[in-house]
Parts: sequence; C-alpha cells; structure tokens
Amino acid sequence: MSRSDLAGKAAPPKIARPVPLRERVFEALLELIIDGHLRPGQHLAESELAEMLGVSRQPIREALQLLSGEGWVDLHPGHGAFVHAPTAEEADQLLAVRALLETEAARLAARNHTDEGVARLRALCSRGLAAVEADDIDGAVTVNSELHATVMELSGNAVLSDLAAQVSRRVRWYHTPVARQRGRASWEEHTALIDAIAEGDADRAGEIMKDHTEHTRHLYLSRLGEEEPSEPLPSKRRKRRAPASLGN
Amino acid sequence: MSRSDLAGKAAPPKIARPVPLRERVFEALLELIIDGHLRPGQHLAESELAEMLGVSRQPIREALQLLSGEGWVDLHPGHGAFVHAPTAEEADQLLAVRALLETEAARLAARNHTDEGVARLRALCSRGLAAVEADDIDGAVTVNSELHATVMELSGNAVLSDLAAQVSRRVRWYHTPVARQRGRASWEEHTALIDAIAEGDADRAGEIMKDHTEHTRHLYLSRLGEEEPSEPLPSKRRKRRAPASLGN
DNA sequence: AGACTGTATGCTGTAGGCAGTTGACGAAAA
DNA sequence: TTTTCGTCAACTGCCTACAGCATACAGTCT
Repeated sequence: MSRSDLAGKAAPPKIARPVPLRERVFEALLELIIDGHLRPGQHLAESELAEMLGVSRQPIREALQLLSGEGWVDLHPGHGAFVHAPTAEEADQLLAVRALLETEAARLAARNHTDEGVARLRALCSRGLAAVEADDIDGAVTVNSELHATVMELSGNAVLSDLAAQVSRRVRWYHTPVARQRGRASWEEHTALIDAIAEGDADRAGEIMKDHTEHTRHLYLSRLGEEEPSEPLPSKRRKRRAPASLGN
Repeated sequence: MSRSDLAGKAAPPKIARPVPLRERVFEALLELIIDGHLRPGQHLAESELAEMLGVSRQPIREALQLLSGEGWVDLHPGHGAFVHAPTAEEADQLLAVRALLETEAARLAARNHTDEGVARLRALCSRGLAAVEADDIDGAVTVNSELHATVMELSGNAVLSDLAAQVSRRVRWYHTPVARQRGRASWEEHTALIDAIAEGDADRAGEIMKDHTEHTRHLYLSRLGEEEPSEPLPSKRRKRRAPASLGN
C-alpha cells in the first residue's frame, strides 16, 4: 500500500507549511529592534510599519502583540506600541533568571542523560570551539544557543525549556558583545559541563552551569559599568512611560 | 489654583481606562475553558466565538493569540485554535518549574525583606487562615495566590515575577481541587515561611518554600493517580496533534 | 499677555468582506 | 467492495473601512 508507506515514512520536517505573515513581520520587527533601527522608547505607529513593510495593519498588530508577549515592545491601550527600553536592572534580573533556569536544566539533564544526548552535546561543543578558533563570533553565539537549548531539551521538562527559550532570546540582545570576551573559557566550561552530565552527576552539572552563567552575568555587568559610568548600580527604577497622559 | 489642586489630589486609581475588548474576550474565553464549557482539544472557530460573544472576529483573534501565549490554546496555522489538552506530564513539569521559581523568590525575598513587606505577608496569612476556617475554598485559593505573588514582588526581580505569574495562572487550573485537601497545613507552612523571611534567613526561606510547593505537587500527583489509574506515571509522551487526530 | 476653549488631525480599536486553502463528502472507476 | 478523483462547504488569513479618542494647535476671551 503506497499510502501507508508514505504515512509511515515522512512527517519529521513538517513539510511546506507556508509561514504566516504575522510571524515574518515579527521576525522583521525583531531584527529592526535589535539592529537599533527602531530605538528604545520609540512609538511604533501601525500604519507607518504597515506601509514600510508593504502589508496591512492586521499582521502588524498581531506581530506587535507577539513582541509584547516576549517583552520586546510595551503595549499601551489606546496609545499603541513602544519599543521596550531595557534597563541595566532588568538585564541583571534577566541574567539571574536565566542562571536559575539553566542550572536546574543542567541538573535534570545529568539525571536523565543518554548516550545519544551526550554525543550531540559533544558535537556542538566541537563546532563551537572551531568557531571560536576561526574568530567567527556570530557562529559561536549561534552554536552556544544551540548547546544551551540542547541541554534544556535533555532536561526532559518542556515547560522549563519553553520558559528558558523566551528568556534566552531576550538575553541574546545583550549577549553578543560579551561573547567575544568570553571566548575560549566559555567553551572549556561547556566541556566540563558535558562531562558532568555524562557521568550523571547532577549536583556538579548544576554547579558548573551556575558558575558558567554567573560568569557571563558578571562580565556583562562590569562591561556595563565601563560604558555607562552614570548608572553603575541597578538602583534607580525609572519606569519609562511613553505617552504624557499616562504619566501620573 | 484649582488646577494644581486637582492634579495634586487625584490619580491613584488610574481612572476609567476602557479595558480593550480583546482583554475582556480573553477573560471570557479563559473562564469558559476553566469551567469546562470549552473542552480540551475542541476546535475554536473564530466566527462561532464572535457570534457567541457578540463581537467581531478581530478581538477574538487577538484574544486567542494571547491565550496561545500563555499556553491555554494551541494555534495551528491555517487550522485555527484548539483548546490545549493538559497532560499529567505537563502538569508535573509545570509544578516543578513553579517550585523552582518560588524557591528562588523566597530566597531573594528573605534577602531583601522589609518591615512593610513582612507586615503585608502576615496580613495576607491571617486572611487566608480565616478563609480556611470559614471553609471558603475559593477565597483561600485567591488569598494563596496573592500571598505567593507578594513574595514574588518582594523578591525584587520583576522578570522572575512575570514568569512566575504566567506559570501560576496555569497551575491554578489544577490547583483548586487540591487546595481543599491542603487546608490548614498549607497556611502553617506559610507562617513558617514568613518568619524565615522576616529574619532574613534566605536558605531557610528557600527550603521551606521548596517543601511547601513540593507538597502540593506530590499531593496533586497522588490525586491524579487515584482518578486516572490508567496513567499513574508521567511516562507516555503522546504528542497530540489537533487537526488530524481530532478523529480519534 | 495669559488662559481657556473649539477645532483639526492622527492614531487606535473594531467591524465587515473577500480570496485562498484545507478537509470532507460523494460519485465514478477498478 | 475498495480506491480514487472531483466537487463543495467552511474556515482562516488578510485587507479595507469606519467610529471613537487623544493630542496639538489656533483662535478667542478675560
């Protein structure tokens, strides 16, 4: 039976699903935000974006709401969307939460480790080291994300994985410039992490991951201190409110 | 000057901002889902909902996307929205993540504790105990949520708080029936937790919160085992695919 | 001159409508 | 009887249009 053969074989690469327009708009706007073309605090008029991207307002609206859900833009009812203005305090909190989630994931991954999973991790680690040797920063960052995502997957907790994915995406906003400085050291820590996971040593894996993420966190904070000496400590909690009327 | 008088006085209760329709639709649909009027796996046709609620399709769409973002419905491009079918495995993972986030929040809250914050916690605890004594389950659940939310707030990490809020809302889907059984014990643990926070003992606060959340988690799992003896262990990972599998 | 009010403009929120696609049912052929 | 193809209905995705509100400006009155 030709039919059952097809049904039995295919499926994995969920073939040919035309990507909804709202998601392409989402990606486009996200890139514009990360690139800095749309600057923090800037008001995003739907009509304007619609004309700019050559689509109607509807997909724009939906994309903006997706972006709002992930914290990239702030939605003020009746006033529209504004590019989220990340504060030093928020970045710190984000990195702290990431550390927490990743640590737990490493612990769980060590507990549920499989040969196949460890092999995938080692493969990614090799690729990452190669990228660093070749001075390919973007590649290294990408592989780094994949590796952390894989650890998440191996944790076996899908909910944890989803949450961490959200957080990681936001973290990558600040992460790229830091990656250069971390360089090799980061990947040596990865190797140690994988060893711990392979041995099923949950506590050690968690500890390594915690140190690993805290390293990047502190590196980020120190970098920030150099660049913006005016606000070295995340103390001021200035809520940026865009329209005047919402002010008080 | 009459003007400055007015400006100086009012403001606190952010007067009369007409709630966007999509949010009211969101609430309405959420209630329908939790109530069980919309059953897991059910297909949600936009036109149908629009007519049912007496609004246009647009706010329905936006509400569905909000619901999707929080995991209440699954959105399949080209096929529409389906009420999410929670599995035992997912519930367990959700409760595990909640435990993780709450534990960290308790630790941070203890570190940043203030007299004012502790006072608020104690007030909530009293209200909760009163509700339990009066056999007011719904009230107890509400106060319980407020208390946990307050601990989150006192942690000082807004990102952590947002994530936990998401998770908690989903947890409450299963939580209500369990609350009855937890009863008094839960609130005694709360009291101990607040004491630890008041003393600034981060480790103890974290430990208590961990035990506290794990208690409810295990209670939920054991309850589940009684009701659905066919699936006592969260082992089967059956990925439910909406369009095709609606047949079975 | 300063403050207040009326008007105008731009935006968001919502509605309605059209085209493309998907899935199902039924009819015809093997 | 089973398989396959054609037709049809329903729904989603997207676009356009309108109403309500907020803000900004200008004119007028004190």
